[in-house]
Amino acid sequence: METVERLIRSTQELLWERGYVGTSPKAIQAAADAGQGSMYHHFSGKAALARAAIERSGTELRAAADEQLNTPGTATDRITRYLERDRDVLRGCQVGRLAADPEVIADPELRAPVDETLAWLRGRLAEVIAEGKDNGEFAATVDPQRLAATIAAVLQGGYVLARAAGSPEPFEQAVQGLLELVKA
Amino acid sequence: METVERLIRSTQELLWERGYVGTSPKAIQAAADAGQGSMYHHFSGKAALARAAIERSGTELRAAADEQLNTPGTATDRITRYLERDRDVLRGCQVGRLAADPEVIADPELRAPVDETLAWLRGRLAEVIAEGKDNGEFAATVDPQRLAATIAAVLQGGYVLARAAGSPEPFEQAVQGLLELVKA
DNA sequence: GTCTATATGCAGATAGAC
DNA sequence: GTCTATCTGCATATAGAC
Repeated sequence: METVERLIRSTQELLWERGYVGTSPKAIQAAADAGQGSMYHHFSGKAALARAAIERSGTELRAAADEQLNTPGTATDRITRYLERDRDVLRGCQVGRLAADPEVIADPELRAPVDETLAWLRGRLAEVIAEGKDNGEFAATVDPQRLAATIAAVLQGGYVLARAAGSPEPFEQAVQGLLELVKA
Repeated sequence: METVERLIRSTQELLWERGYVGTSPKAIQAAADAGQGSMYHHFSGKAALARAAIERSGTELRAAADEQLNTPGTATDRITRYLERDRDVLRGCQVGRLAADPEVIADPELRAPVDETLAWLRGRLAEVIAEGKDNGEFAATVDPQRLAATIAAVLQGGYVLARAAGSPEPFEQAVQGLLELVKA
């Protein structure tokens, strides 16, 4: 694999695990098996490399969500598939995780790809919900935007509860609790 | 205020904003207006001080939740009051925030108070939901543990979405979306 | 493109004086 | 209890050789 690619992927991994504040250029270089000079040749610094890595993670998140949301079946089926898909729960969400990082939130260049990715997710879920409403799956009173935010929040919050507990169980409970409400 | 107290409160603030990885002893000392020697006289190091600060934050979270959950009214009323209470949404949850920190999660001494606090919250919500079931407010099929996890996840995830968006709006949408489901 | 040298300051303490 | 001195190593680069 090429150096730039190794740098981006290593940065993605480190940001996922340790956040921006907890990730050093030195750690990135070691993980990517790249020298100091090499890293600074390809990127102006830690922030520029992080930006590239976060954008990549956003692209990956969208593709992964579409894998379940763009399937045949009712809206409820597709949302259920999305919620119940295999996840490494204790790792959390590689994009949502960055919302906890003060330097990501403070830097518009770093926050933008996080914002855009999660906004896209809510929008995509809202589209699926709206389709379900059109088919009479959901009550006419259901607000797609709100329900989409609730679904995305259950996932992001489920990760928080699971990591705190050291077990995927609270994540799974939260998802099943949501599905019981949605299907009731 | 006494030195120990200032150290604990300053550490709470810094952990809330920057996490454990992003908080240095030096920053704590500056915020607490305490010297190096003073801090190391009262605490064996950063981890011990963080432990005390996280326990304090856990106590505060419980008290704040009970303020709404231990009120008169139906279970739904009390949960609604809890969900809708005034929050500094963009700051997030001082306890849940730590679930993102790799060193908190890796150290049993630091993870324990985070785990216990969020487990307590889920348990307390489950009690309220069980009371609501007994009064016929919720369907007999509702599982209190699961619904409690869903509610806690919506809050924690709502913070994530709001911080990413730079606006409280997704948090509020997620909460209202949940309440619409619960009250339907 | 990649490497090594160099630089300032912070991280996270320990030691001993006052 | 608090202060200052001291220590090792990392953070985050920049400069210039190869």
